[in-house]
Amino acid sequence: MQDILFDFIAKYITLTDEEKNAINSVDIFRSVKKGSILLSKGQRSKNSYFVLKGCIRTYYIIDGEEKTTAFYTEMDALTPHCVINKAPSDYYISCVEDTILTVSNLDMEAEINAKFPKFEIMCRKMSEELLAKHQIDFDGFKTSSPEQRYLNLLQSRPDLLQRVPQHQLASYLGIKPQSLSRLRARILEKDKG
Amino acid sequence: MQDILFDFIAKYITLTDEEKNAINSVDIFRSVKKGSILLSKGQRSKNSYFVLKGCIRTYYIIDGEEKTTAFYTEMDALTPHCVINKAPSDYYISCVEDTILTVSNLDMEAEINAKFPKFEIMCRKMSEELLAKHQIDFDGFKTSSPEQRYLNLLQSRPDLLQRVPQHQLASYLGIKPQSLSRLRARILEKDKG
DNA sequence: GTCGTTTCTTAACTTAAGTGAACGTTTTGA
DNA sequence: TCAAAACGTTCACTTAAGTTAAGAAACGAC
Repeated sequence: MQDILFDFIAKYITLTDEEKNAINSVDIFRSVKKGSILLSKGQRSKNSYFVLKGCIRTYYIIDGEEKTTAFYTEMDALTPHCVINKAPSDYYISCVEDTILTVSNLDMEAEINAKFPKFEIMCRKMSEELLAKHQIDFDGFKTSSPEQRYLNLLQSRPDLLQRVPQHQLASYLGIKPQSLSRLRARILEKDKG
Repeated sequence: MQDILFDFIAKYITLTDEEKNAINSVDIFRSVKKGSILLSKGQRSKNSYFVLKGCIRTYYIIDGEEKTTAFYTEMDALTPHCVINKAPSDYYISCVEDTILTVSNLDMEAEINAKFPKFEIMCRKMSEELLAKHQIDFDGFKTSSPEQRYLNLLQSRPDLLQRVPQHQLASYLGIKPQSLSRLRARILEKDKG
C-alpha cells in the first residue's frame, strides 16, 4: 500500500531506501470507513491528508443543504484551509468510500523537513503545481454550462461517475439531483437521435 | 508609487533600506495603456505581474466569445500558468484601465532570492495564502447562483462594479450581459417593494 | 463636433435549471 | 430480516438564464 505513496513522491523527488524506511517508521497510515467525518465545520484541525485508496470529499452545508466542492481519490493530496489560515474550518471532509490515507500535520512535516531537506523542495513544487491545477479547474468550471461540466467530467474522471452518489455529483456540478437526471436523459436522447 | 509595492511586501517580511534600494535599482515598473494586451493565447511568457495602480483581467476566447475569469487590482499579484507549467498560455491578459505595474520573471526572482533569502520565504507564504484564497473563491462561486455572486461582489469588491464594463462583469459572474442587466433590475425591484 | 463603434438596456421568446411531489429501488441499522 | 430511511428518476409547474433583435447612450477617432 505504501507503494502508492512512494510512486507519488517519485514524481517530485528521488528517495533512498533509508529515506523510505524513515517514512515507514512514522506510521501515518490510517484506514477510515465510508461515511466517516474527517473534519467538521468549526474545527481547527492541523491534519493534511493523502489518499492511497478510496475517495473523500469536501462539502459545505448551506441553508441545510450539502454543497460538495471537491473529490479526492488515489494520489490526491488535501491540505484543508483551516491548516493554512489557522481559522475554524468552513467545511466538512468525509469519506465517500472506505478509504486508506496518510495523515500528517505541520509538526511532523517540520520534523521530516529537518531530517530530509528534499521534502521542502517537493512541497514547494506540489504547491505550485496545485495552484496551477486549481486555477485551470476553476476556469473550466466558470466557462462551462452544467451539461458541459458533466461531459468534461465524463472525459477527465469517468471513475467518479461510478463511485460517487448522484446527489453528490449533482452538487459538485452546481445543480440539483433532479436536474442531473434530466441532463443525462437529455444527453442519451441526443446520442440516439 | 513604489510605496504601494513596499506596503505590500511589508505584509510578509521587513525590508531594510538597503534592500529597498536594491529593488528600486532593478527598474521593474511599467506603465500600460487601457486595452493593451500583456499576454496572448499561445505565448510562452515568463513574466509575472504586480498591480500598483489600475486593473487588469484574464480572459479566454471560447467560441469567439470572451470569458473573463479574474480581475487584478491594486496590491494583486498575478503569475500566469504558462510561467509555471512552461506551456503556451490558454488565455489572454489585458488592461481594463491605464495601469502601473511591476513586471518580473523567474530569472530576476532567482537573482533577488540569491541576494536576499528573505524573498524566498515571502514567495512561499504568498503561494500558500493565494492557494487558500483561490480555493475559497472557487467554493464561493460554485455554491452560489449568479444573483448571489453579484451580491457577494457588491460586498467584497464594490469598486469593481464601477470600474469594469458590464459585459466583462457579466462574463466574470458566469452570465450574459443581458442577464446581468435583468438581474440588476430584478434586485432594484425587490429593494423597492 | 460628427460619424461610427461599442456598450448598455429592454423586450419577446426559447431553453434549461429549480421546486414540490410521487413512486419504485437500494441501503442501512436495529 | 424487516421496517425505515435514503436515493434516483420522472412529472408538472415555476423561475431564471440564453437568444435574438432593436434602440438609446457613451465613447473614440478623425
